[in-house]
Amino acid sequence: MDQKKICPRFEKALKILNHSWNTLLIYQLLEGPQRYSTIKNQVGISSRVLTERLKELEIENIVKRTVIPSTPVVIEYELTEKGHALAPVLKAMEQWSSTWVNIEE
Amino acid sequence: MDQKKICPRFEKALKILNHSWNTLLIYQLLEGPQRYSTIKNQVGISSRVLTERLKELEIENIVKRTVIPSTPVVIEYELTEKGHALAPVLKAMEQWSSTWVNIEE
DNA sequence: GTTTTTAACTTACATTTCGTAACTTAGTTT
DNA sequence: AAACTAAGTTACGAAATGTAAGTTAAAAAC
Repeated sequence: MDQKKICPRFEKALKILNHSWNTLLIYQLLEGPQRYSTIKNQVGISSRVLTERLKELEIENIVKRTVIPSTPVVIEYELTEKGHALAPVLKAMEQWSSTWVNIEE
Repeated sequence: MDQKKICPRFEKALKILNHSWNTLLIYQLLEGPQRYSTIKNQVGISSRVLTERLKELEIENIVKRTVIPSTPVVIEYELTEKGHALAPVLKAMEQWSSTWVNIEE
């Protein structure tokens, strides 16, 4: 009577993509490799949550973290191939929003 | 120095689509019009949150709510044109998940 | 050689959101 | 009158989130 016939891969994808901030972070990283502080300022996320999400996206192999041993140390984040493969999803969202979303009331 | 140059329409779209459950609910409703209890059982969401999200999606004109005056009363939910227009987004996610997401570890 | 500066985090804590389970409502059937 | 049903609603504890201050390490400034 009650079935979840939804594909487990798709469910997992939704879990990652719908976790708050993740889609916006990926969108931001589509611009190219960026440092922690840049992402933070551009996206307007708190450092507590940013660190958490970047770690999650790294574990999911969507984002790659690189340490640049300057002083002070700088960390660069960039999309992996798996991450770049999300571009069509973001493009579809952009397309939808430009056609259907309006901000006025 | 710190700019949010992200398009407000796109930001709003993300806000709606990334709100937990919403994408899954829209995915479920792509199957066709459905009653409250069907959605609840298929998706595995609590009634408290389901009611909240359906109300949100109705306000955003993504979902339409119809009262069927049977006994007991039945409510049918279906996607609007704006809601159906999200199909490409969901398809892109499905495509990505089938290529890149694996469940094993 | 002590203080300051900087990037990338951590931590503590208050606020908000979420999940669970029980309850409500209003028209039937029993 | 009591029971049943669909679609919610309510109360409340648990989990996630935002805010702001603190930490670390090395090197540049004083």
